[in-house]
Amino acid sequence: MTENSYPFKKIEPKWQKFWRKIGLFKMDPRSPKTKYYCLMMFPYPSSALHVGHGRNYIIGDVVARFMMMRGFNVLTPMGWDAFGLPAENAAIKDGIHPKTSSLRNITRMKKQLDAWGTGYDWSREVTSCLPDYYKWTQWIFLKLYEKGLAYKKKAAVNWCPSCQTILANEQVIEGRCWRCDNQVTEKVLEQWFFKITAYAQRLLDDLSKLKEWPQRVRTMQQNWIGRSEGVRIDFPLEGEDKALSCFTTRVDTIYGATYMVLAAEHPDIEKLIEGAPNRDDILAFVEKVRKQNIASRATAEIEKEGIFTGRYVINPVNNRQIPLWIANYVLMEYGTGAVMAVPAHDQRDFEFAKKYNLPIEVVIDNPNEALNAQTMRGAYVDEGVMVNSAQFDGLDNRQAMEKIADFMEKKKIGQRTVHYRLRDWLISRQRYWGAPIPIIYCEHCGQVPVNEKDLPVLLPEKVEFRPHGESPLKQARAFVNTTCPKCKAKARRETDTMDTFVDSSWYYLRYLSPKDKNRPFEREIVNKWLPVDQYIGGVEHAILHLLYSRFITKVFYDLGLVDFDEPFKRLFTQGMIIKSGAKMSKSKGNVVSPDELIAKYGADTVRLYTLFIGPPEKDAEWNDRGVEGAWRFLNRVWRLIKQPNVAEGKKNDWLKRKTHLTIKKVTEDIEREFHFNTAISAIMELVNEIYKAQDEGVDAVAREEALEATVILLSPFVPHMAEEMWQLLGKKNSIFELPWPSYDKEAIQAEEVLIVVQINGRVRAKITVPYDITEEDLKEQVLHNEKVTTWIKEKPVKKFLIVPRKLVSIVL
RNA sequence: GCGGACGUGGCGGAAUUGGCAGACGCGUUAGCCUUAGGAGCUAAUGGAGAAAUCCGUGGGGGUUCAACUCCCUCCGUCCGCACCA
Repeated sequence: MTENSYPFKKIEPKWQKFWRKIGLFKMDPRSPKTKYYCLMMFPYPSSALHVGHGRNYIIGDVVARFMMMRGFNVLTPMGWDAFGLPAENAAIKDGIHPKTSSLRNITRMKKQLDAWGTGYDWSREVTSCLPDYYKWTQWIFLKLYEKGLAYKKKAAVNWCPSCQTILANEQVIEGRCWRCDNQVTEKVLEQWFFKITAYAQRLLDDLSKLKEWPQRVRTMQQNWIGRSEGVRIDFPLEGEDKALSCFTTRVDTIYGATYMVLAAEHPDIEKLIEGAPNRDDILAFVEKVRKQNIASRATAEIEKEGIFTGRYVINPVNNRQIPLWIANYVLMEYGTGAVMAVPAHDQRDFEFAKKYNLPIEVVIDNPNEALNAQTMRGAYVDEGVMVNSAQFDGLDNRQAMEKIADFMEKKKIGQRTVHYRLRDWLISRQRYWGAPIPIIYCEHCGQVPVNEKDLPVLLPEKVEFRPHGESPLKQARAFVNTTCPKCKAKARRETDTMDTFVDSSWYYLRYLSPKDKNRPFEREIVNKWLPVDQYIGGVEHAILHLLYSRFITKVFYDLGLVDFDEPFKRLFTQGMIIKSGAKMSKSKGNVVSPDELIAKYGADTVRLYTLFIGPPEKDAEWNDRGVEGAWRFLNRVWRLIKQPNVAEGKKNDWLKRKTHLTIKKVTEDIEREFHFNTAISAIMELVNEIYKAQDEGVDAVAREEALEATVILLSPFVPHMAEEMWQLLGKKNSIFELPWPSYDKEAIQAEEVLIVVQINGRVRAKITVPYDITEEDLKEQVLHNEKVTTWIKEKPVKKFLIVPRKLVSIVL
């Protein structure tokens, strides 16, 4: 760094202060401009931000500044997803109260955000762990409770022994805890749920409205909801006036059902095996399978095992008696926990049938090669022709599926149904650092919701929060002991807290009236500002947070609280920043902190490099050398401003053209796909051209225009430097109050164009011709071109093709 | 197993509708400037070749005057879901 290099240390704080002073990011509710809500996923206040986080905020800041210049009334708020385990774990380890550490981290992170030059309307800051926020999280719980969408039930749940808490299905990844990566086990407990399954179909259908979401995220949500259409069939029990119902998506294979299987958790098992001679063996087997808990079932492909119950059921379409088994490969959570097994046409059933010598019967034949049940080595799961299926024989199995379903519905032995993979959202957490669930248990009245006027249910501050499998709040007597809101008798409070995803499912609404004491948000204001125009965050929230937010929004819509039923119109998921081949994390020790980088090169350099590193939706490897490149470029631009144009020279139409081409390219790159990397490279090209033009001598007007364009086009990326240079160019006011430039179409059209000449598909010559040359003249020129004639020689021209202003293709 | 994305120099990555492959940057090499350079400037930089030219976008095949781009097929990488009936 020499004395001539770009003095960011003086410049950056100056402009940060200036933006605060003029309230650049403070949204004016009375502005007549069109609204633009630019939202970034609010961060968890961990100890410090790294450059990976920065990518999110920098992208958002570029969008906000760009949209401002495009004439929108931009809202970019910021807040803190401040409840959650890490703060509590730190408290257990270091003895610092989660509130203290969270608020301290918030202060630190706010400084980091400022240092990056990212601007927010801080007057709208929300912090989810503060009572004026979680009061309304609790209020939302009450609304869902009123609507019957929040309920309590005993359930086998995912239990993380290390975090000592329950996890939602969404938080179990391959049988492991999403947070600490330990094996999850099963535990039966009374838990609170939100009935998200009631919205499964709408959450699925409305994905089609989200055209501006990444396809990947929509597919992930679709798979997660997991709708499947099929038929529910009742199989009467032999010797009893009862039936077992099962669900199948392959009703066309019903004639090939040679046995039925139950999940070990099936509630009817005890009754079914009453009096069976090997009852104890069966129970022992059931017990064994149950112990193969969620975790091991998910991680390891375990050997299929089963046991015969001694009972039989009747296949209702052909009255055939088939044996009833219990097996470890049937899941209670999906369908009815009972499956009609068709070994010939289902791989799992096939393997099981082979192992236990159960009959295999082909009912769909391969049209190309006849199947043989004795010799087949796997199930045939493709399309085919119906055989051994009574009146349905000969049909195409697709058609048969419909015909059989019709037949069963008519005969009342089965019914078309839809099943979802989505489970209800388990929101209870046996931890301290979360919003208390506003429920009171009274000896007389039972489960009673807290009155709205008594909210918030304050989280007590003095609590022993070392975990012991129960909510730490259970120890806080003053908290637990209360009176019943209905009968005033002695009562006790619910001691579980809510999943932090409840907090984050509605924060984007609170930004519109963060200080409102009377309601969570104001109807008219949120209707005006929502849906969010641009949401930016990590793809890791593709399912959890985004699905929950969509659900809560739909609930609000049904409650008449809002007029929109999707919260986020456009979603952008930025890629991770990788260092040494891995995601940055403190434990891996590969964290790149922005603090030293900003101190060494300034925020603009770090911003520029972060944006230039690659397409923002893709993961990118951080390279310290690349930062130097960004620094060099900024200095190159800086020198351009500081040094006068020495050799004032001739008119330069090329520079003017390049200027306008760059305006076009940068504008489209930002607007279209957020391709900041190519936008920046286009500006680099323009800067290179300015230098070249200066060397060759350029007129002051073209140079000035190019320079101004460079500064404006750079402004969303390197705002501090842009402001400073704008001032040096003798302009008043903030550059961000300026309208984004539009390009001059005429200037882009060149006087002369380069025409590529291909002969038999190879480039053989390049010639320059007037922009508006006629086709005849062009042909004339091409055929008389020296290079072209040497290639053509005496051969006849078979084809002569012209792509206007681009190329000529000749076939010999 | 199912679903999706992708495969381009030493590296990150460019390439509107098929139309000059490798923009821009990093790195490397040579030179200039400088007391010095981890600053700046100039030039070179996919491979082979003295050159004309030829070969090059994971492999093979196809469509086309023309293919990184479209079609078929194989291989590989990444991601999501996964005993879902």
